[in-house]
Amino acid sequence: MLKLSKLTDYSIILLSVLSKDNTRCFSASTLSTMTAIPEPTAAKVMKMLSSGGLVVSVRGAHGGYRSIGSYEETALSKIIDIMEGGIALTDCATGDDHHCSIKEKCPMDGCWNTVNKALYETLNTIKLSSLLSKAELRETL
Amino acid sequence: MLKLSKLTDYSIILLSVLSKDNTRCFSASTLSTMTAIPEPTAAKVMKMLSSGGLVVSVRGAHGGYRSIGSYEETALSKIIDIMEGGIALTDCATGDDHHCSIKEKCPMDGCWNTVNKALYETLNTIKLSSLLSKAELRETL
DNA sequence: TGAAACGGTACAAATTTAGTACTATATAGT
DNA sequence: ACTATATAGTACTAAATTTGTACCGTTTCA
Repeated sequence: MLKLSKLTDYSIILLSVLSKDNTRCFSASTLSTMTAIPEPTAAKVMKMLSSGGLVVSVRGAHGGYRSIGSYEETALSKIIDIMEGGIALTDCATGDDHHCSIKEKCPMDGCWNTVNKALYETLNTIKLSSLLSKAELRETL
Repeated sequence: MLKLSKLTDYSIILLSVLSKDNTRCFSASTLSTMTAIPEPTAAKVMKMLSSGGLVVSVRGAHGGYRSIGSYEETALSKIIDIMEGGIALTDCATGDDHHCSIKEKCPMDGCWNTVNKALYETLNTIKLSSLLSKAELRETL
């Protein structure tokens, strides 16, 4: 179906919450309550976003996650990288196709990379901020 | 990982075989031998391509599958449609999100459609023939 | 020092995808 | 007409992936 994982979807929702107040620290459980995403799952997503550098984490009591500020420069491809480990339309495109059963006869060897690149560039032109702003718009309806 | 299903990958490989001789009819078992794709799977893929109109099927003895001719006008998005049922980055984007657990609070409602469209358009600009020609190039190496 | 909160890892459940099997129907050639 | 070949359709099984959960360790504030 060429779709994103749910976790990626969640990540955008969670980021949109953080974006409402760039200075505030939201704990995982708070975020869970606000978004209706189950707590352990929300925590998992935030961990990933944190290690990807899209949010700041604050440990200890009164800690949580904070927006890094603006997402004007953050492309959608960045999120795909963090949450899904990048784009690779076919297994071969990842480079670790050593176990591909039809490797010897496969006529496609490497051809998908062009497509990969094209999709990547498309996702590069879309900034996270534009998705988030739409999200906020909706909420005021 | 934002990747295609293997069946989609196979479909391109199989089409590249058909493209070598537009007039010849290839049976599923022949295609299986030529590509090293297991026969039942190859048959499945060809059925899908056939019902999608990307190949002509000939039933009965000496039957098989034949290329429809040129794929200059066939966009990659067409194959995605046939093999994966389209692009829908999130469940919500499909329209059948009636069972989405966080529907009430989801701030994203519909926002992914923009991204869907952008990716679709990218895939529209890439023609199947360009992938196939690269495939043939490889084989002569 | 204790409660709150993140970090990492590992595990269990659910879903999706891939692969197979079987029956029915159609066609070519004898 | 009969038989062999080959697709069409459907249903089912198995494998892989994704989701969701749990646990333990570390950090920090009060």
